[in-house]
Amino acid sequence: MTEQKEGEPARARILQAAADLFADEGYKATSVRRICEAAKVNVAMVNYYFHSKEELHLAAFDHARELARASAADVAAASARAQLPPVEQLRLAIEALVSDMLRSGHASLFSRLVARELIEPTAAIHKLAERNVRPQHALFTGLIRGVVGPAMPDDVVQKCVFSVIGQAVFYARSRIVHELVAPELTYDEAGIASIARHVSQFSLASLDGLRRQYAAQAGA
Amino acid sequence: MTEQKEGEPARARILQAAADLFADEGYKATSVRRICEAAKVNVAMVNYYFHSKEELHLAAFDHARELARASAADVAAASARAQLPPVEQLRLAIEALVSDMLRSGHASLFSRLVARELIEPTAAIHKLAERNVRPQHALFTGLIRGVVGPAMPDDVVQKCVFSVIGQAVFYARSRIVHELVAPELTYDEAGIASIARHVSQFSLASLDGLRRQYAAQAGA
DNA sequence: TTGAAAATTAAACAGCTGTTTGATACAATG
DNA sequence: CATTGTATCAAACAGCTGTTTAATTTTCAA
Repeated sequence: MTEQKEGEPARARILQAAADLFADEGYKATSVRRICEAAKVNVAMVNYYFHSKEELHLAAFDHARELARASAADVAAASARAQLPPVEQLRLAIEALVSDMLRSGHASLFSRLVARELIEPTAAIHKLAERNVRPQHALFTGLIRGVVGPAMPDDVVQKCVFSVIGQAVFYARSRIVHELVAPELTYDEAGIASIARHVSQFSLASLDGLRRQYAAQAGA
Repeated sequence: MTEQKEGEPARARILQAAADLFADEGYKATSVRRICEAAKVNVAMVNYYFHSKEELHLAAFDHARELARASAADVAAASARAQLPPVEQLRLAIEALVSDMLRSGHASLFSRLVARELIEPTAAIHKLAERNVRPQHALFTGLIRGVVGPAMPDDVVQKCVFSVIGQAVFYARSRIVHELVAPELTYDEAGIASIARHVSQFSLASLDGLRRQYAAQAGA
């Protein structure tokens, strides 16, 4: 679990170890010494390269974001998505969100850091909110509006966005409890796909029903 | 925010301050000294009465559970519920769950402690899982099964339970983010009621749609 | 090869953590 | 009154926290 490399330069190893540990254990629970141990580096190096633990935290977000961008089939996928009907666009977006948050590779490090920050916010949340959470939120707001039609009030759409993201974050952050209460839920690649499919089906079924309710209500 | 009383005996003040702080800040982030400061008590008293911080944590759960039980219209409400159709029973259960987790009084202290523990588990999770989470989970499993009918497989019902609880926990634990991204969401009594109603509507709309899907699928 | 800059180190800093100690005050019981 | 057990206290414990210092090694261009 604890990373340890030698080939990369020290700064990069610190960044990687920090991002991994922040995602797995949280910001406060991860000590600078623990990070340096994993990165095989002296304790003073964190402050030498990053001035403080807090700035390292911010840098770890940037690092993880870069890892995600590097492994992204985003551009191609996004343009292909634009051709699909709204429901399918939303389905893909939800399944991507959920499986990204539940996966464990480096490509999804950023999603896991964000999931943690949403629930256990640190000083980093403000930069993160502007730069990532708000755009992500806007994306889902648009997609959901496209599915439910014009009759649903804006504040209800807002709450639906949180209902979708809330499921994703909860599944991402409550594994231990799931394993205690429902051990049949696995978190291997197949289990993750199954959960992602469920969240999209659950959410789309809801939005379809709500669309009908508001349309009927508007027609009356 | 920080509690301070003089009338009650020391042990009770510690218990109350600890439960409040654990719910608001988390177990690890709350220091014994901070608790004693709030309870107006010497630092040594925690170990005198509770042997360790960890045992105080467990005792705080029991204390909060007792507070919840004390202010419960449960018995009367539960027997009244049994007469209602399954959908209405579930709606009431969801709205009770959500508004309890979002409220801030002492009666809902236990719900807030549980919400935190679900996402940021400590050593207390194991006792809590057996004693509270599992029964709560079983309750919702039964209610949801009653709404979706017999055609939906058990593992899907399980996931629906988590989808409902996940929304509640997310709304309870991500206020800060909501305020940054959607400031129009308030957390006063009216706002809480509005969120609770939304979660129940969103979930019931979904379950109704899924029930239809699985029924049609079984009939084919 | 020399010299200046960058990288890395062991050691220590002050401050916080949970916990323990030993002394002191208090209550009630014999 | 004396005594016994409980309650409270200030003080200190060892261990961890993020951070800094000052000395050392490494790197690399002049």
